[in-house]
Amino acid sequence: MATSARRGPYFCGIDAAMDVVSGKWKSLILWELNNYGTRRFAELRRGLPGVSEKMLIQHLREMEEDGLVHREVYREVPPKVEYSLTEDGVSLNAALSSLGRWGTERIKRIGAEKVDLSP
Amino acid sequence: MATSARRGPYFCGIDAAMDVVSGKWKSLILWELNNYGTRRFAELRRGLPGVSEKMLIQHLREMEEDGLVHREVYREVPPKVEYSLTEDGVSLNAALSSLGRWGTERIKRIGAEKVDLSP
DNA sequence: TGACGTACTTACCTGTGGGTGGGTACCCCA
DNA sequence: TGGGGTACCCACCCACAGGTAAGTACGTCA
Repeated sequence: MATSARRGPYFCGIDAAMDVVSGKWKSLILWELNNYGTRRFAELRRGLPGVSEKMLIQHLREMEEDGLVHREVYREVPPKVEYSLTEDGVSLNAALSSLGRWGTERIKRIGAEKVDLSP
Repeated sequence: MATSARRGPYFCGIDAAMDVVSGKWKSLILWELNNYGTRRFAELRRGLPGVSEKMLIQHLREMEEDGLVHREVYREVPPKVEYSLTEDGVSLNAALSSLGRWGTERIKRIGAEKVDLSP
């Protein structure tokens, strides 16, 4: 596989969690799926400005393998695929919320720019 | 600088937090410093089996720049440098705890190996 | 006298995360 | 009739994260 060799031996829980979340867009995908409940591929692509199709697919595949997202394929033409969070995905998102709050505080502290994400 | 161009525009809080934590050993350093309160360079190196000196220094420097760790240099020979967490570092660690719990659960679920970390 | 420890620095090298861009099979709409 | 949309796959490429190894200035211990 060209993707990741992960799931290696971990030092601690944070290590294991980071392994699953690390990836430029993974936390954003998590957030997006948590917000909308279920999203089609193209909706995700449009919701994550700047993401390349390749990376979006690769990340979604890895997150599916990791049991975080569910992939529902409708055998239609044109193709239709719906992504949603699994139970583990939802709980991971919940576990990330405190980190998100810390980050938001940090953005205020250092006065960093924020990307505009309006649907 | 050969290090990082980070602090870029962020999509959300998680993005900003991940920016600061991403790095193979950073969460471990955080955990180690939180556990021991204050540690010398060589103590950290020994506490993180497998870390290279270069990466440990680079990570510590970045975390210092990011205001997470404090670096206290004692003008002695042989040299003595003590690292500890700042207020922000402590709060980041607290924000990571729920993620750590999720990861520990995940390790149990998938039955991953854990590295033995005994002092 | 020399091996070891302290806290680094510097140079060099490699693996891979991620980007670009093209192709596909099919359908709808103008 | 052809341009656009769907959800991908594939080949190629590059920057950079991270590893390896050597060197440094000084002190202690055997």
